[in-house]
Amino acid sequence: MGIYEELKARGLIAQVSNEEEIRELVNTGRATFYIGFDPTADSLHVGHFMALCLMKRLQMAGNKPIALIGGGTTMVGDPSGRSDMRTMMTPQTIAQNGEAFKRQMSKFIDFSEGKAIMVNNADWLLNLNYIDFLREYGACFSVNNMLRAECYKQRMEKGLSFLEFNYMIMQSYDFLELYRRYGCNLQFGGDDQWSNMLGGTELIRRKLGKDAHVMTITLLLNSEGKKMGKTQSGAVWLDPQKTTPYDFYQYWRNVSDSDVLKCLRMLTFLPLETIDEMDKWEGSKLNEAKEILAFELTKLVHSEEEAEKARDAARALFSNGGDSANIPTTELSEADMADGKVDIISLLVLSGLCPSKSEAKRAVQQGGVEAAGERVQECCKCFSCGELSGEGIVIKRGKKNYNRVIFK
RNA sequence: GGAGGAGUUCCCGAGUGGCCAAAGGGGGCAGACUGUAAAUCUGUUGUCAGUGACUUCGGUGGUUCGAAUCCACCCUCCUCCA
Repeated sequence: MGIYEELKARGLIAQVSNEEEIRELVNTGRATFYIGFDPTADSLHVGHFMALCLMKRLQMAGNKPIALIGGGTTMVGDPSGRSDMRTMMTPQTIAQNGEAFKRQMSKFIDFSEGKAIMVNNADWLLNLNYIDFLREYGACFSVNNMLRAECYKQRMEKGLSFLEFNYMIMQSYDFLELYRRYGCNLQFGGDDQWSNMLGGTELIRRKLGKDAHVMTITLLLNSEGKKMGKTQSGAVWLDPQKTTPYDFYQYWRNVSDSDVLKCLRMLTFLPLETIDEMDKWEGSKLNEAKEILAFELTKLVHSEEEAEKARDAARALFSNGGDSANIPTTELSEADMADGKVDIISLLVLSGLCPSKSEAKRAVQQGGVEAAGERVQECCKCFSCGELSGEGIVIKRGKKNYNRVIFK
């Protein structure tokens, strides 16, 4: 089985511009391909992770990846599939985010000895001359065609600014530039990028008379059709400062039954045969598959050590096994105490289990709080320094939010 | 440039001088049921020193005992005309 067939079997391929050509290119390791990442935040998230995995799989099959940081395109902002305009970001923020992206990517992809290239489109986009550019490339685009693009559908109702409308042209120009510089003949991206990517192949054909191809990655949707990797409080980040390895692990440990196998196929590097075997599991046995999914992903994104810690903590909390040493912990100091003690409401807020005192009170009143294994009945329940020293106590809010508080 | 319409809490959306921390729905949170799943039912859902106070209905000023609601100016968006 070639790499193309494997990608297909994993359900990663959404659309391709020319299946035969692409299969041939990637299976023989002759593709030089690029994926663009717009640094719109200070960390990569799960969606980026999928793209990086794809990059890695293709790299292992002998193809040459180019990771493109969108330092230039982010100045414009991609309107594809969005219902609102993005807030404009300052050049400084974009540059900082770009640096953060670079650091994170280097952990996944081997950029040594020319095995992969990292570039920033700010290098060629920021200094373009408006009139020159319009005459040279603007003439190649049909506004009529662009307006028909699926990705603008939502915006045709709510309004699309000229700034954003140019995004497709910027991305198309990127592809052309990479073709010229590195012979890049293939582009991958999220399925929402389809129109933007096709713009590039069209431009390359017009300017160079050459064929280039594009392939989109299936968006990771859950069984309800919502994008995965999002929580109430935002994205699931790859940066351990923004999403702790424990929380990251828990996110995947908690996916619904109907999504486990899909996630295993699309996100992990486990052999397909192993995954097919798990596909036969049913009922509570599926829980094991979820643990495997969570462990594998935490290992890939953070490290084997972090994955083990997260798994141990989860087992300790949920099934009375494992090592309780790695439970998320909050350390309290003298400043957090009043008269040598703290009340449960403050503890819930200090530990981050509740965002405000009001919510903490509500949680207690609704019977949703346990401390040291006992349900807390009173909002005024207090704990002394003595009780919180040493091992500390484990506080639980709701069914699965735990935090250990220790007085030091 | 002209004419009309809109901006409300996490989201959608009602409210057009006091009964408004603001209907209803979605989402979230908690409880029951479970497998750390889904579905279902119940409760809850601005903040804080909590029978009270404070902040919130695009922004800034004003009228009024009292403003999401009235007035002025400004900003943003939509529709039609040019």
